[in-house]
Amino acid sequence: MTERFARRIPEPTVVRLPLYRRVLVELSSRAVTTVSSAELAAAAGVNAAKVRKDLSHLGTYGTPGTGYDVDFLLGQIRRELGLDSEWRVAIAGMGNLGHALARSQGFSGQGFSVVALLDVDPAKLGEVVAGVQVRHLTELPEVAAETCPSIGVIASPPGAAQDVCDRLVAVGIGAVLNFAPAIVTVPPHVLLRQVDFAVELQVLGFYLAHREAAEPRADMSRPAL
Amino acid sequence: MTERFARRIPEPTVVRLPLYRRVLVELSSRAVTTVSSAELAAAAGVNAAKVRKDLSHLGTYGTPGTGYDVDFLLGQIRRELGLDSEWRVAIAGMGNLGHALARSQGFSGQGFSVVALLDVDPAKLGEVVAGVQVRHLTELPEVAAETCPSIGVIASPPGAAQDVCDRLVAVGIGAVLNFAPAIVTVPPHVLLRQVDFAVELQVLGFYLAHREAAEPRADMSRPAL
DNA sequence: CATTGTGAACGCCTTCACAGCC
DNA sequence: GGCTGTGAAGGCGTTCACAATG
Repeated sequence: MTERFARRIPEPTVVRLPLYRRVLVELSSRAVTTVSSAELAAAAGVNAAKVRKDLSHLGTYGTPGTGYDVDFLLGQIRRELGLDSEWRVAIAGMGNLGHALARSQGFSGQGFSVVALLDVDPAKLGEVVAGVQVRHLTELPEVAAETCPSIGVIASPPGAAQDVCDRLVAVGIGAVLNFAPAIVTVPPHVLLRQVDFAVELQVLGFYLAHREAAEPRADMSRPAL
Repeated sequence: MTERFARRIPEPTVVRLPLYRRVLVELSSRAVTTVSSAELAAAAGVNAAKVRKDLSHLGTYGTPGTGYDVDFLLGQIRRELGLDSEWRVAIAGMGNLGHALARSQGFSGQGFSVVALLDVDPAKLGEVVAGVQVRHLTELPEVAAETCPSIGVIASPPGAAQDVCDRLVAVGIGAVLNFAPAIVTVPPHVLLRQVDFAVELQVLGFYLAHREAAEPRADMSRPAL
């Protein structure tokens, strides 16, 4: 029980915390005060043992015989996820995906705020989306100096992804979320996460093609979610 | 070596196959005829041992001392992913995200084709995106009868996600890809995969908040991708 | 008495390391 | 000599099952 070092939380657990958080927000809004691991598990689509083990990584917040206090647990998860501070997000690439992300409620509020939008298409420059004006990608140094984003989102065409990524890294971004169907690389100190629609579709294609051969479990959500 | 039963391929391997495929397509277009596991690994952002183990699940396709034949391997992966047949995709929800998906090259060609677009907004009905007309969600039974989609994509607001999902399942869809930030459930015989932007962002927030405490590896791509 | 927290068992993927082959 | 394929070892998350607890 050496708690001297910050307890490491397994990545699969980290990925499930936002799910629990969403369920708890919903419960809280319905004025539910208590949840058991079984209820939380059902709502989040996982099993109860996993919920308990996951939450035990955060601390001892449950009450035997009763369950977890919804609001208290919500606060702990929010704190653990670093959602007390507001992370500033810059989105590069304002095609349909960029627009969708900029307007997504997950990107504004809830601990995140979109502070910069970039593109290279003259037709899009100046447009205001979600209260933020689209600026030219080459102006990124100035835009970054003004808005200090800590997370950069790549929503550009695949061919431009690495260039966009390099520019984001150059202005000191700490984390990159890449939606372009291309593998981008970052220096070791920069966090990177990739989301690839085409991959998801191909994974479904694989299991569809093989489904009668050897029935996989129906729910194979989140290899990374 | 009982090969009587279709060799099961681990899900993490299935998720990486589309990555290898993308690299091979690129190599093939540059007329490269051979790759070693080390080269493929570098381009896909994984390590060489993993590449070899992954590919060994498909068969014995490499040549010691030389590597893998690019075009042959590409064909094998394509076949394994079920991309010989064209999977028909229906997209429900034609907001910015739906548009982005409909136009995405990953959703047209490459073994997939968008055959149906659904929405409930009168302003969007009739619009043609990527050569397909947007129809009302309530017409799904007729649309499905005409186009026989086997994959349904949910790009609707979260509140409508389960209803949309139920409608897709009701018309016999075999797999669902959910982009709405909501947990949807499907019958056991239907495949389900979830992609959640908000979760990805929150995971980055977690590691940003903890990064100096206990440096995680920089590349934490694809928990589920 | 319902429910948590957690050691222990389990299963599975990853990584290693090297024999075998071109 | 270079590189693949793969048993074996290792690491890690999941699941089990139950003692502890309000």
